[in-house]
Amino acid sequence: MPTVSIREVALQAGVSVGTVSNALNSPEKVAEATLQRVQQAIESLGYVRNDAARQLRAGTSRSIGFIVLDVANPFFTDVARGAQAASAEVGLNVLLGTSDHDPAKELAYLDLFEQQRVQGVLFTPIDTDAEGLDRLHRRGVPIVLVDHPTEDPRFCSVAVDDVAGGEMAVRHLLEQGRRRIVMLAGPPGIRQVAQRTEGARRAVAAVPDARLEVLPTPSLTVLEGRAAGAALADRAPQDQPDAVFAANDLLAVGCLQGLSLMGRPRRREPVALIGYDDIDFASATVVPLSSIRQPKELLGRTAVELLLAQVAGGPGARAVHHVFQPELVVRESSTRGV
Amino acid sequence: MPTVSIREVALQAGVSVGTVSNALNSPEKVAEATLQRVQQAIESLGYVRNDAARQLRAGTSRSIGFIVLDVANPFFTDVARGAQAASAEVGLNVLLGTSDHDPAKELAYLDLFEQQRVQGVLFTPIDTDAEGLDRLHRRGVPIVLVDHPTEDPRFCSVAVDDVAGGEMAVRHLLEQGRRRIVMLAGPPGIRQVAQRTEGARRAVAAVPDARLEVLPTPSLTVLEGRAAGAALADRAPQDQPDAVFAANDLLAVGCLQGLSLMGRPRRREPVALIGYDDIDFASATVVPLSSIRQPKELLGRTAVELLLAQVAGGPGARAVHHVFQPELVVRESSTRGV
DNA sequence: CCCTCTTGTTGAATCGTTTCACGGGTGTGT
DNA sequence: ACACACCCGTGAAACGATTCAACAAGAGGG
Repeated sequence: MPTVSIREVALQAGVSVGTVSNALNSPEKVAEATLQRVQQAIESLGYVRNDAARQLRAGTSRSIGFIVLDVANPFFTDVARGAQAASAEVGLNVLLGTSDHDPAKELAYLDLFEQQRVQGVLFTPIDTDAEGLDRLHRRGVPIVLVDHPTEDPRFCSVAVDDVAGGEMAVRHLLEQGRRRIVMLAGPPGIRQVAQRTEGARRAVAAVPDARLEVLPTPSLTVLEGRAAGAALADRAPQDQPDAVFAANDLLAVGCLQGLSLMGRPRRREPVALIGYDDIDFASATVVPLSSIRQPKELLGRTAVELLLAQVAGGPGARAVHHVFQPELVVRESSTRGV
Repeated sequence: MPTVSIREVALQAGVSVGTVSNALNSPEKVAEATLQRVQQAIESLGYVRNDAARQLRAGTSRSIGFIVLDVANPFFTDVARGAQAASAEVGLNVLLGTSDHDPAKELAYLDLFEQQRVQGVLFTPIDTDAEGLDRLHRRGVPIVLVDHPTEDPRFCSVAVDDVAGGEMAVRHLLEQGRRRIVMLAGPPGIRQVAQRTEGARRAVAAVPDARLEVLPTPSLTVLEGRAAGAALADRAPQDQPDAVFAANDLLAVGCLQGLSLMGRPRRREPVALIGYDDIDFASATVVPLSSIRQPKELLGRTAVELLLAQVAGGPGARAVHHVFQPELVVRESSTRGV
């Protein structure tokens, strides 16, 4: 209860405050005997460092901010986990905020982070031209854009090549001998979705007799996928696809359910199915789901590393843009079909 | 770049630092004209408050800490969301930490929170007798235990009645006419699981010809549930249960898959299935899953409210223990069966 | 004209830590 | 004995905001 500061510790140990501080921060500068007395005083008084005072003195905090689009999305949770692990290794901690696609919340978190004097900000922006981005940059706060490819020379960025991922997914379906492919594409406004679609188109263009039908859905949820799957299963036999590429795993899981629940009696052949993201649940579905894996934790790690490089390099450091390649994970849904 | 403090603002506006501070914190004490000059100076210099300095002066921060067992578990994510929302309403923000069932990480976060001088801590402890708990309490830090029922007069707590939930689930199965019930019980060491099992026993005891078989599983995951479901389906007909109560929804989802994937040919009647938690995914399975819903966000909200009451009431405040009642959610898995 | 009240503003003290220039010892080499 | 380097430890000056006693300037009442 009685607020115990470094001053009380010094008094108790019979040394000056400077020495206590040294004992804590550079023990090698303090004689062994003194060190022990200080340690003991700390123990007996139950002293706890005051972080606010350290920060005030240091001018900067020991944390970084991270704003994601949606904490409920397992993709972002995993990226955050990677960032958290990498930060912990160098003694930083991560303040996690979620914008929920709301520019106001995005700004509110940026404000908070500025007031906390974070070392830097990891940021999955809603729009590239967020006004908050400019502001932070003018103030010289290091920034790394996450899952947001850009050529902007002002910011570093880390992202995964979604065009390549889309192409990879559809090429795999084509290699299974499939030719009539449907893509469940989600909302066209989302950048990631648009790029995956573009990749799918490229893959199909390389095979003369292949056809791609792009089917937008209102959202990227299990329920939408299920409705879409049921609708596909309900089609006349000659209109049915022989393969489906879903823009993310939630859609794919739903589609799998829709196809097998309502469609079985009318279907003549199994449909090859592949999703995107390789969330944990993908391997646990009734028919294990093929998917495109993104290096989620690595993304978070790398983002932190780039941020630290910027902190170290000062404002003169060049922006680095890191694009990772996704990876095909083949399970039964695309080979045996569903 | 040039660090701009309240001092520069004062200079630019031609007033004293005290006045700038007043303009920010108690605008009503400052003349309109002065206010405007200060505002303008702030704008033109791009001044941002330094939170560390405020905290140092105030002696406490504007945040609370929250340690959960596992951020990857949707249950805790939802509780955290509720806490975050409630905190935001009173201008607090939540520092979220995850112990991952590791006492060392738990302690590390408690240390961090202490150094940050948080207003209080929401805490889902691994053990009740965590040493960190004692320490915090001795220092007078307000604490609310979350999802951890206790009679301990030192701490407030919020929880959901797991005995009632278990009883509710099994009573529902009995009301469907089922009599040979299996409980997939997860690891017996987990308190929540033990209490749900206890509830199940009570429900069965009330019906003379009903039988309960408790089947522990090594963990509460989809994969374990699947294995268990497959094993059940493989049993000889006379040994098969006519209903299954899974200790959480992940187990239930797996069990559903195990039963329908491998068991169909040998089974003579559908099995009624019910889970626990009512995670988002429950309504989206092939056969929609009946479950026991916990008021997750409300739990988080209430925890924050109790914490604030403690902060306001000082150390003399009495500990309050809040136990919520769970709610039965009936879907097809328990009526039509799987 | 004096006194009191109100309204705005000031300047200094304070929070707890880190840092750094300085100094008293002790030992070493010459 | 002298110079030199080390090793430990000291004490005061920041860091940036808040708070509070004190005060200046009018306004109004008597």
